[in-house]
Formats: sequence, C-alpha cells, structure tokens
Amino acid sequence: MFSTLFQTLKEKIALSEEAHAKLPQFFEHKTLAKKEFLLQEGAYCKQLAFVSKGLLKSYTIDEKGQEHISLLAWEGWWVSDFKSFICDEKAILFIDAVEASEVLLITHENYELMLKEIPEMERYFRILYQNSLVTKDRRLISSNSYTAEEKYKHLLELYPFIGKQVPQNLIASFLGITPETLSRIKKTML
Amino acid sequence: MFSTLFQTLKEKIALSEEAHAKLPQFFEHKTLAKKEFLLQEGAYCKQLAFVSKGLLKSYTIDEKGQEHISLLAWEGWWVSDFKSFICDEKAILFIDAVEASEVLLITHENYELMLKEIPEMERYFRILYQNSLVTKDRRLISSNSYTAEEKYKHLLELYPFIGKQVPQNLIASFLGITPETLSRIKKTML
DNA sequence: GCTGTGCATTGATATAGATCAAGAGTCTTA
DNA sequence: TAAGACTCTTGATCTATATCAATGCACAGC
Repeated sequence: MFSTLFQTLKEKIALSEEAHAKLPQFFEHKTLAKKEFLLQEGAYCKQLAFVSKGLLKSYTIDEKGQEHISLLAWEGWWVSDFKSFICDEKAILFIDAVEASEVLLITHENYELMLKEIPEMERYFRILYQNSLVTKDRRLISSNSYTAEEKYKHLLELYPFIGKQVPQNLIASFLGITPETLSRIKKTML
Repeated sequence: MFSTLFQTLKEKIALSEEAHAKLPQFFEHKTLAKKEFLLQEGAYCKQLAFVSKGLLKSYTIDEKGQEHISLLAWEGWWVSDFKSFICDEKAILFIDAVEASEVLLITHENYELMLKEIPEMERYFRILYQNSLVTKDRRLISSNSYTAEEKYKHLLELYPFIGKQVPQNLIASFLGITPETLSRIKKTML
C-alpha cells in the first residue's frame, strides 16, 4: 500500500529505517471511484493527497461552467488545494478521480508533525516544491508566450505518454485551449 | 546590508543566535545598476539572488525578440533560473535590474551547505517554495482562464502598488499581453 | 445486442487581442 | 538645455482561437 510512496521518496532522499517505520502512521488510505470527488470548491481542504494509483485532476470551474484543469496528478504525484490546506481557507479547486484511483491522505496537523519528527521529509518537500516551482515556471512561460500548437508540442515533449492515457478534452483544458482547437492542431501535425 | 534578509526570514521562521551569526558568510553582496544583467540566457546560473533593494525582472526572449517576463522580484524576493541553478543546466532566463538594486548572492554549494548547517533555513525554503507554488498556481489559472482585463484586475488586487512602481510595458509582458491592449484596458476601467 | 451518453471531428462564423503605424508626452544624458 | 530614446496612447487592420452547431463514433449499462 505504501510501496509507491516509498519508491517516490527514494528518488529524492534516503530514508532511515526508523523514518521508514514511522511514516505510515501519518497517512490514511482511500480508494476513489472514477469521477469521485476528493475536494469541492468552497470546502476546506483538510488533506494533502499522494496518488498511489490512478489519475486525479484538480481544476476550477468558471462562471460559464467551464472547467480549467490546473494539475493532472499521476501515480507518484501530490495533489491538494495548497492554499486551502496550508492557510485553512476555503478551497477554490475541485479535485476528482479521472479513473479509479488510490490515494494516501495526510491531514495538516499530521503533515506538520511528520515534518518535525522526520527531518528527511522536511528536506523531501523542500526539494519537491523546488522542482515543482521550476515546472510551473516553465508552464507559465509556455502559457503566456506560446501558440496553442507550441503548447501542445511542448506538453508532448514533457509527457510523451499523455496522449495515450488522458482524453483529449482534459488535455485541452490543461493547456487552456478548447477541444476543437486541439483536434484541429492534431490534424495538421500528422 | 543583511537587515532586509533577516527581516524577511523572521516572517516565516525563528532564527537562533547562532544561525543569525552564521548566515552572512554564505552570501556575497552585489550592487546592480539599472539594466545591468545578473544572468543571461545560455549561461550557467551559478547563484540564487535575494533582492535586498530595488527591483529585478526575470524573462525569456522569443524568436521574434519579444520579452516575456516570468517574475518581477521586489525587495524581499528571491530570484534565479532555478532549473539552471539546481540542475547545473544552461539558463533559459535573463535576469536584470529594472532599477538600481542590491542583491545578496549565494552559490549552489553554499546553498546546500547552508541548508545542512542551518536546519531552520531548510524549513524556511520549504515554506517559501510551498507559498510560491500556491502563487504560481493561481497565476497559471489566471493565465489560462481569464480575459486580459480580468488578468489585470486580478494582478491589481494582489499587488495594488504595482501600477505606481512598474512601467506599463513590463506589467503587460508579465501578464502575457501587449502594451497596447493594456493601455486600452486601462482606458475602459476609468 | 441495443441504447444512450460522452468524446472527437469538422465546418461556419464571431471576436479578443495582436500587429502595424503614427503621434504625443516624458525621461535621460551629454 | 537640447536631442534622442523610450513609453504611452490611439486608430486601422489582421489573425489565432473561441464559439456555435451538426454529425459520427465508441464504449458502458441495461
């Protein structure tokens, strides 16, 4: 149940035996059916989720009812409305399962506790956030400077498998373009 | 010279006397004239910079020669091409001073050393990155979902003073719109 | 196996914002 | 203080992408 988590941690830090043994107690396991919500806008995001299996998406919904995906979270990713999770504010994000998934949940109190008791985790999250920051920066540049086609190509370079695993309309939403535009782009790229 | 840095740190963590005394040795002070570069694309970003005075901007330049600002870094902000700084890759960002500024520079080796020797700093950067991640996330949502006018209003809410301190064309570039469009938006908003 | 619901494609049209261009205002610096 | 160099504004187009609409396809549930 925790193997994906340990696997993922190992890529960035070395965990002591002790830390290894301590870690699970902070988390709670949960199974999500396809389309099941982990969080809805307006709620308080009580937990940070680690995706141990499947695929989740986090998104906002605008006044016109349109979905805007901010994150596609695969196995090994963390997902949450961080602002809400950290600052105890109302969430602006929805989070749900794109396909049947499994997550490990940690509450804010447990998160802080874990960081204190296992200094390796403090380090892990500093590195994780540091890397995420880089990724988000590049995405922001892409989003502000590129044409729709360039954005799509850029995405394919980063995640070559994305076309196979994720429906077109979700990819379009993630890129901030319409499914129609993405469909037309794909046609010209053949 | 370090007062802005200590001030900034104090907002997130408590520094021990010892840490307080140790910290300065990791940094190097530098004065930047207006328009002076801290980093240019293609170079290796050897340092992370803390802005102790003034205003810097980080940006990319596309094939058409157009500037796309990814960050406006005021007093109290950190700026660098993180990907380059962390992974020792060639930088894709330019960083220069919008106005005469002062920065504290730390090399990658010193950064890692500092994080090891002063655990409070490990915590500081984890919190800093965590918060930045939230900010970037919102900016990404804004960038993908909002109209030019909404983006501008959103920016004014976050940084009400930005209009006074930063030239229009830089704000436009930061928002990913043209100066002309921003000018027209301002007219309709009066 | 049939039926409905959601996803992808394609076409026609609309539109936000870019681009191009010119002029006025305002800093800089020599 | 004068000259040049930016910066902002305004107007006239142009274009990438959204929107609206219709059809075909595929998979999930009965």
